[in-house]
Amino acid sequence: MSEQRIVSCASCPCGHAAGIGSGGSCPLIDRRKERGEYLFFEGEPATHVWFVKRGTVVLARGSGEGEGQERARAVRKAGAFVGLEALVQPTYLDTARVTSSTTVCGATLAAVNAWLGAPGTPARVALEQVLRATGDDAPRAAGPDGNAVRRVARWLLADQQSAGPLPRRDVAGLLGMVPETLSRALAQLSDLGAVEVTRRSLRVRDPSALRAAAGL
Amino acid sequence: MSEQRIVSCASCPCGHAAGIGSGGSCPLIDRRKERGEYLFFEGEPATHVWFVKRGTVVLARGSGEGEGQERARAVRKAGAFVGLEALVQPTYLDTARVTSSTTVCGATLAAVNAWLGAPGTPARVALEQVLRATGDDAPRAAGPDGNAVRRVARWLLADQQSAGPLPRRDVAGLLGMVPETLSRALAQLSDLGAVEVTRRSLRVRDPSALRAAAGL
DNA sequence: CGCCCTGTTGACAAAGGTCAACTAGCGTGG
DNA sequence: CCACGCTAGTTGACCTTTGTCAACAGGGCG
Repeated sequence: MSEQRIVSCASCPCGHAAGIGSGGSCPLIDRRKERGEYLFFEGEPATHVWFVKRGTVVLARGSGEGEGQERARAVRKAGAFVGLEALVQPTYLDTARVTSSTTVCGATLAAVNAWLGAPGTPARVALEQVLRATGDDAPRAAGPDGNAVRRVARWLLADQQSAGPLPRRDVAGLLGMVPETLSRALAQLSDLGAVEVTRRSLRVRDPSALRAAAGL
Repeated sequence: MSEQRIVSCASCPCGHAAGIGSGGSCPLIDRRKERGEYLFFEGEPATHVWFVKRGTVVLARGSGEGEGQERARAVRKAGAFVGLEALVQPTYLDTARVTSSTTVCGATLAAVNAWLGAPGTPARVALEQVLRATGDDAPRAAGPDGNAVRRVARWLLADQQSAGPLPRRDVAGLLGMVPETLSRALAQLSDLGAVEVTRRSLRVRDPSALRAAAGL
C-alpha cells in the first residue's frame, strides 16, 4: 500500500464537504511541516484543528508529569483530523508531532465551528459526544506508564465516581492489569490510608495521600 | 457526583437534535438491560447503534483469539453512544456489556443514518473520520495483552504499511513498551525468519511465521 | 571528518503475571 | 429459613517478562 495523499482541496473530503467547486470555500489553510516539528502540545490551549493531507502525525501523551518523556499513543495519516478535541474542551489532550515531511491544513476553532454547520445538529451532537467519550478513555494501560499503584491512584483521582457500579475485573482491564494486581495495589493504597476498600466498595479517604501515590 | 441519567427524550441530546417538541421524532427506542447482559459482541455484524440513557456499559476486546477472556477497554455512561463504529465498518470492534441496570436506546443503522442527515455534510465527514481513526488506534498496549513479541507481530500484520516513516521509539510507544524491548522483540522475529530488519528498515519476510508468532 | 542522535545489545533487578488455595457474600433450592 | 454452592475477589509463592542502566555502533548532518 503506497502512501496516501491528498493533493488539492477538490480531492479532499473537507474541501468537498465545504462545497469547493460549487461556490463554497474551505476554512483550512495549507501548511508544510518538516519531520520533528510540532503542531501543538498536550495541555496547551486548543485553538486550531488540523487536517492531514500528506505524511504522518503521531499523537503522544506524557505520563502526566515526567517532563521529557512523551509516549506515542496513536498515528494519524493522510485524511485524518488532528486536534478535533478543541471542539469539546479547552486544551489539547495530546502532543502532535510530525514524523515525516507533511502537508497539513489548519483552521481556527471558529472557522471549524462555522464549517461544521449549526450546533445541535444530529451529526454534530454525535461528533461531540464521540470526542468527549474517546477523550475520557485515555486512562490507558501498559507497563511503562508507571507501576500498578500509581496507575490505580491516578485512575481513582480521575474516575472515583464511576468506581461504584464497576466490577473489579473490569477496572483491572481498564487499567491494563490483571485482577490480582489491582487487588494488591488497592491493598497498598489502603495501607497508606489513602482509600478504604472492601471487596465491593471503594472510598477515597485521603485525596492528598492518593495524589502522592499517583506521583502528582 | 451522583449518577447522571437521562429521563425523557426531551431531555436527551438525541431527542433534542431530532427535533422532539418541534415536530421531529427520535429514531432511538428505549430498552432496559440488566447487569451482565450484552448489547453486542466483537466481530458481530454491526447493525445497531445504542445510546446510553442510564447506567454503565463497558467495552471490551478479546486479545483476538483467547476465547473467554475479554479485557475491558473503556466505559460508556449516560449520554454516550455505543457501537457508532457501525457507521464506518461492517462489524463491531468491541463487546458491549452492561454492568448495572441500564436504560439504552437502540436504533438500526438505517435509522441512525437518516437521523444524521445528508451524507457528505461537514459534521458527518468529521464524525466518520474520527470513528475510523479511533477504531484503528486500537492496537493497544499493556502487559497482559500478550508478551512483547506477540504484540509486535500482531502490529506488523495489521500495520506493516505504516512502519516506514515511523521512528522506532514511536512504534515502541504505540505498542506500550520501551524501545529496548521493541528492539529485542524485532531481533527475535528476525531470528525466526519472520522479518528482515535493519536499524531503520523493516520488511515482512514470512507472513505465516509472523502469524504464528502472533499466536493467530 | 567527526559529532550526535537513534537504535542495539548485555547484565541485572524488580514489577507483575501465573497458579493455587482460600474467603466473603449472594443466590438458589431443598 | 437455613444450608449449600457458586462466583468474584483476595492473598501467597514463584518465576517470567520487561523495564532500567550502561556501553556501544551505525548513519546522517553539519
